Amino acid sequence: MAAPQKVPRPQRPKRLTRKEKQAETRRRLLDAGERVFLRRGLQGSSVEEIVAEAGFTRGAFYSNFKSKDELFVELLHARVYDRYAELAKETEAQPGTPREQLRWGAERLRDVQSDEQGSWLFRLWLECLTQAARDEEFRKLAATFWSGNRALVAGQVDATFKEVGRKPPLPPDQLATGMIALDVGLAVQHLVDPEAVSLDVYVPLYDLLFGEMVEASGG
Amino acid sequence: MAAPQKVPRPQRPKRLTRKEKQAETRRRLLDAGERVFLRRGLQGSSVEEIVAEAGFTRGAFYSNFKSKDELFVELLHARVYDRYAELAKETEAQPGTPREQLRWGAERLRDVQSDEQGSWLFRLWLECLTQAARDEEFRKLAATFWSGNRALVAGQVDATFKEVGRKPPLPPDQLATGMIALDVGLAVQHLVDPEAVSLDVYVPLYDLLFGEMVEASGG
DNA sequence: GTATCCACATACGCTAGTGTATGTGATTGT
DNA sequence: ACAATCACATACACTAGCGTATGTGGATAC
Repeated sequence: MAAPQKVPRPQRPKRLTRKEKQAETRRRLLDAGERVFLRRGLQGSSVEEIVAEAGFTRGAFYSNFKSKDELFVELLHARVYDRYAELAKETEAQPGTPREQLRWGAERLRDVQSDEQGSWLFRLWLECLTQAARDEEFRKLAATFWSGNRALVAGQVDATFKEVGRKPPLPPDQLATGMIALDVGLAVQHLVDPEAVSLDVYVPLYDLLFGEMVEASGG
Repeated sequence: MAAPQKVPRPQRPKRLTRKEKQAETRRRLLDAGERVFLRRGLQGSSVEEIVAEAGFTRGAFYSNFKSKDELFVELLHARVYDRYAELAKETEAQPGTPREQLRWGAERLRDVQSDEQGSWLFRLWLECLTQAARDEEFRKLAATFWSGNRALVAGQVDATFKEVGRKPPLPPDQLATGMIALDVGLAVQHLVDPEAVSLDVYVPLYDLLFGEMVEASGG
């Protein structure tokens, strides 16, 4: 008889190991949280409703998170924060003239808003922003996020103008602020009135407002 | 004896007439509502806290408003809605070249954000927008507000280009959408991180992005 | 195979808040 | 002066939700 070797990680765990199961629970809670937050808002959501949505009871929640806010913040990082950051870097790596890059970026910003059923991503972000108006913690969270993106975009702007051999008409970080502002402003207007503000305006507006200043050299 | 004339509105009411007193109560409730909404958010505020802040009990509230939302909506109309609309019209009436008008408007938009202690006006509006993401009623409210302003601005844009004798590079309502977007986007970035995004960016950004296209004719 | 562990469920005591029904005292009309 | 009125206060019955303390059954360790 071969000695039964101790297998610390059995190849076929009957079902799920303890850690796997808990990870799954976390995931289900986060998913449920997202759905509940979207329909009730951050403040309007109760731990009760989130766990019910996920098919658990309160015990499951409190052994995975300290508070509703903590779950929300984690959600924000996993689904919003990361995605925008990734997008900013992708745009940087995009080939083509500066104006083509810009156009590509504008298309991606537009696409993010049309995700599946009505831009859950931006709506979570909006929840965060509103909370930021009152809560230092959330304000820092949002500030950090935008600082990062602003610096990234400003860097690209700066590089672009150097490439084209021209001086930016405004400091790069101000231009970056403007570009972010346009994104947020269009997203929120579209959210409120999709008929009146189509997502199609993203590309022409970015191109007109920011594209011309890096064009060959005067039309 | 002269017949004592019925004086429906006595010149010296001892203190306050019934209606005046109730109007005063409404005002105090609205003021209190504003303060409470700003520190707790719309959903986070309770009728209880609002009436306490105003120095009443719940009876006063329910004999003046049907619900918390109703109070909020009235507040929004009185303090946000009206003010922005007024501002849009003022800008239209402003003398000077189109670019000067634009600059003047940008300065006003900037000033609104710096009101006294930290832009309570925009913060109320932000509350409304977040609610709009989930609530049809608020969505309509916000949509109506912006539709009005967009139409107004688009009208000005259209007139301006006719005046300058040039064709707008994009439909006027799209330009208007962009102008509104810039306002919202700057306001929210400033709210979240006043250090990184100064209100000073309003004027140069509006001027650069929207001013040049109506300038004399190419630099 | 038995003891341990721990992720989640259950039970508990508690608070804040709701909307309504009713009370009350000062204003009002006659 | 008297009765009616009504703006606001008070009292009530009720619910949702909180966080903790404790129970439990199926993994896990030895």
